[in-house]
Amino acid sequence: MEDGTFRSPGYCGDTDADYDVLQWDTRADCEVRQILDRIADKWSLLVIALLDRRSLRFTELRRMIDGISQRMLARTLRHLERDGLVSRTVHPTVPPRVDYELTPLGATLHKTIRALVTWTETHQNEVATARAAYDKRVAAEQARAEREAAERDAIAREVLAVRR
Amino acid sequence: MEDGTFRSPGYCGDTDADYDVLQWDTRADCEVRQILDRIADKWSLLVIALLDRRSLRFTELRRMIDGISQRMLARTLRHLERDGLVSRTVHPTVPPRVDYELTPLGATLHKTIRALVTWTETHQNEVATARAAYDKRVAAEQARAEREAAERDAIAREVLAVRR
DNA sequence: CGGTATCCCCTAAGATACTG
DNA sequence: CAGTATCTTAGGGGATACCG
Repeated sequence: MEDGTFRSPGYCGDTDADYDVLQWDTRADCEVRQILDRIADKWSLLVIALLDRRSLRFTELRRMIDGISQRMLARTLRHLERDGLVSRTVHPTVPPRVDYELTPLGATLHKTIRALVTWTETHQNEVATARAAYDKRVAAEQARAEREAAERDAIAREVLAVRR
Repeated sequence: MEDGTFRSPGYCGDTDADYDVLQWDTRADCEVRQILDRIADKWSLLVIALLDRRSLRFTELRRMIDGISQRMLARTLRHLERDGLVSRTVHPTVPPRVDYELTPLGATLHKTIRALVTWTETHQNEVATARAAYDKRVAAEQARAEREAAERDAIAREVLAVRR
């Protein structure tokens, strides 16, 4: 079975007087955090996005999602089903046929996810630029540090040569 | 240094004719996916959320986020800085003081993130209910399977007893 | 076809210790 | 205080094999 998501279930409503009134519950076992971790994982987003268009069979999903293993697809679908985001329908035909589709709840989530993806698409250039700038800064700094180290080294050698 | 984010950088714009026109690029190395993976990770969301209120020092963040290690906070902040979402200001005092704050870009992201968190908060009960129902279904099914197995076992023993 | 079970590897992340 | 460097371990995830 591999387990589900059971750590310490409660422990989420009590305010420890130390955390003050933050808008978010930053504690590790908070339920919101758990849900967030689930939907933010590598494959779930893709699956939800694909199912938004129409219901799909296991193998269809498998073929559409590049790089996913059978195991991970099964796991992901099981999780989404458990969370009530995806429904699973078995057609008792032969060969068997299983359809997955978004539940109404899943559909509402998809809207929100779209917003995130849209943000990413809209700002990917800015992010790319920022990354390039950062990498350049770091590289420059490293080069400078190395040059200075070399200089100090040279001076030290000089001093030692004179002393001897 | 621990590496950055460099797998196969390109390989994102070419349509392989096999994937058809999906609204999303489902391929693993797509830039959008990389950004998504980054911002959707466990700690980034929390950091962004906390910084939205005001700029914070390293240790403040460390204390506010339950369960984060020094290493992960440093890494997360480095990533966010690289992506241009957070800015880092060093005050050359002693003891040193470093402030982190959201950049304008980071602030726009926060709005989107809020939507996601709001969704989670709004629907956490539905998810919890779905989970409970699912677990119950699974448990019931397992119990039934075990009972049937026991029955078959009993019948088999009976048959064997008669034969002997 | 649509899975589950098993093995196994490798990396992400925690703990610890040290530095400017 | 604000980090990096190093070591170690859990578990995420791939490959394979087998069942209904």
